[in-house]
Amino acid sequence: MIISDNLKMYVQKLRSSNLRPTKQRLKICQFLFNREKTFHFTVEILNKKINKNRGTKVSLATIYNTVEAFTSAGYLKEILTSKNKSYYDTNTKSHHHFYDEGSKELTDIHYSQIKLSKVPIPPKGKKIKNLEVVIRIQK
Amino acid sequence: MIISDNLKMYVQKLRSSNLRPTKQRLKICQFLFNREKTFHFTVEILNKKINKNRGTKVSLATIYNTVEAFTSAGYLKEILTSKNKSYYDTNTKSHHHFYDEGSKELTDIHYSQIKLSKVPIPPKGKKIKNLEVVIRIQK
DNA sequence: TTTCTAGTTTAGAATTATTATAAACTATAA
DNA sequence: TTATAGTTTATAATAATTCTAAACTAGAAA
Repeated sequence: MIISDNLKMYVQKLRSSNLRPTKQRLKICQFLFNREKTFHFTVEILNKKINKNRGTKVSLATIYNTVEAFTSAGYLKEILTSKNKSYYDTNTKSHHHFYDEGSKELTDIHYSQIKLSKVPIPPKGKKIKNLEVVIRIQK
Repeated sequence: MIISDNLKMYVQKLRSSNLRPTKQRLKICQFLFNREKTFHFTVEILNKKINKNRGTKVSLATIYNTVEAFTSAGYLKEILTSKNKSYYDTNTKSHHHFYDEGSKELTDIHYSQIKLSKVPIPPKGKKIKNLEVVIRIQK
């Protein structure tokens, strides 16, 4: 069940992403944003989890569209990887990742855990939008 | 024409990647390593450039296999992106990138241009293999 | 409330990148 | 020179994503 306060929040997120609140999109919101902690996911995972149990079914196309809209609205962040699959993060704050080459898992690194003492000047006419560090780890 | 000194270097790279030197692989080497400057590429680009003009034709499968072997041997580096396509770099030294969100182009940042004053401790039992910074830029 | 329309959902087709397959070919050691 | 393990290739298979167009619906206007 969607509790009323969250519903408002979901509708606000959808509207500001230029999406009408529909039951499919609200179900996606519920799965993505009704949480204590942020998490990482792929569209494949989202599709499985959302359509696993009874209730509104949501098509793959709708999941792709909604995730894409949330990403460009800034409610989701795409994660940089070397895999041919898109990874997303519900943590949109500036932060970094460990990437385990063995298990292929991503773990968050809090922003404060990394400090840069020197950053290059961007090319002329360009501004820095964001800076991400990926630390590849292995056994 | 492959000049003799480079040929030796290519054969060495191939052998140490567990690949026999064949004319197809040598043609790939020539394109990748017969250069002043390092560069970024995708398999698609490699395929086009290599098969554009006369001479030995190389199949897509061979290109994929060779690039994969060079990558695990450490002669090429896979680049982290948010695209569903693999990007490679002939610069295998530790370095960083600007990623232009407009033009979707990658530019190298020399290692010395970024300095970290604080780096997190990796999870237990894991070692840091490498650390990459991607700076997203826009107009 | 009803109606209208622009926006939405969906199944399935199309596209794109990559990996697998298996038959014909070749480097190279003996 | 020959045998064979490795290689190449066209093509098929797979996987992720995007496209399409017909059926459906939110919500503004009457």
